[in-house]
Amino acid sequence: MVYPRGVSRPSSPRDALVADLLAAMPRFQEATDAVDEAAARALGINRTDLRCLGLLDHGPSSPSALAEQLQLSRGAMTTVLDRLEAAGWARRGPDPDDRRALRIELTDAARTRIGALWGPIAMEGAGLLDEHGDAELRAMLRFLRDATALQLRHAKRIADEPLP
Amino acid sequence: MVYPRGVSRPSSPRDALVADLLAAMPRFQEATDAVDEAAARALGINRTDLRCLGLLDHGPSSPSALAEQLQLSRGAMTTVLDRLEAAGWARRGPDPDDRRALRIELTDAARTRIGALWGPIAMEGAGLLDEHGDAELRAMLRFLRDATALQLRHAKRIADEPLP
DNA sequence: CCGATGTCAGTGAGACTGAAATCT
DNA sequence: CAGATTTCAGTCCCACTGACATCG
Repeated sequence: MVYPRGVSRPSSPRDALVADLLAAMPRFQEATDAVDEAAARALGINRTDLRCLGLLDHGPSSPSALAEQLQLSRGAMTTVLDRLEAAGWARRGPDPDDRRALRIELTDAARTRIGALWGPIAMEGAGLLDEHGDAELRAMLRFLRDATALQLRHAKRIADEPLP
Repeated sequence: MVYPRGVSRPSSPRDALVADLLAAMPRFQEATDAVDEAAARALGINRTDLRCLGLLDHGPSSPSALAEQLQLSRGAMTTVLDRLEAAGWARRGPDPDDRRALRIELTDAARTRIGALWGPIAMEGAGLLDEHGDAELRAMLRFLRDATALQLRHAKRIADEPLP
């Protein structure tokens, strides 16, 4: 992300607070990225494969559905699943309702490993939220949702822009 | 990122609020990612090159410094700069203090284009923050920083874990 | 001479496209 | 037979490694 400068110089305490917040957000994203990078290394897989595991952690799926969610072609999806299956993190099984399709699911080993990696983070993260009152959490939620909508709207604006 | 399920079922209103917040954070990250993806397409470059533009937007730099910040090899950095220079978004210039080194900077065209892409987002984003009081912003800042430290600590824990 | 900076050549991983096989 | 799902073969983009020239 490109962070425009000079939108508001921190001339007041309020502006300084806003500036700190704007600086803290990319740091947070980098920290999230660092966890993912470390986890991918620990599992011996690449980031795309890790994102696939993240989706499968919500429940079994099909190669087509996974490819769409990961923004991958079906050909690329096949190789992702080849790698995950060879490493023992995912399993291809028959779809009970459609004999053309497959049912992809995590192995027990993957579930155990994922729990060991992210479980402690989730536990401590819940502790951090406990330090805040309901009103503060609601404020965070409102801002997050508003900012999400804002960015999606502008992503569409940029995507619809004619290329120069 | 993999989001562990079942850490706490939303049995109370408080738990539901926490669950909403935990769900909103990855959505926000996806939205940020969508903006970056759209911007990269609009500029006709890849995501790595875009991150390089983001760094250069803070001011001129050198290939070595950029490579370190982007976690790239110097060889890869050369090709990134080749692409950005060919596209007219960045310029190689001599470093006035060191004749081995280069001074990389954005072109005026890049500055204009970046302003047109991110300027409106920054303006509206500032408006969103204006809707919140200082206490709320401080609460967000504290949570962001605590959560960042938490993730960096666990990233290190995972990285230091012996590989099975 | 040693260390640092940037570039070039060759290699490998990963994603894409398009054709083929299987099944509804 | 038309359409959907998955796989395979070939190609391309991008990052890495290692060697080299230049300079402090």
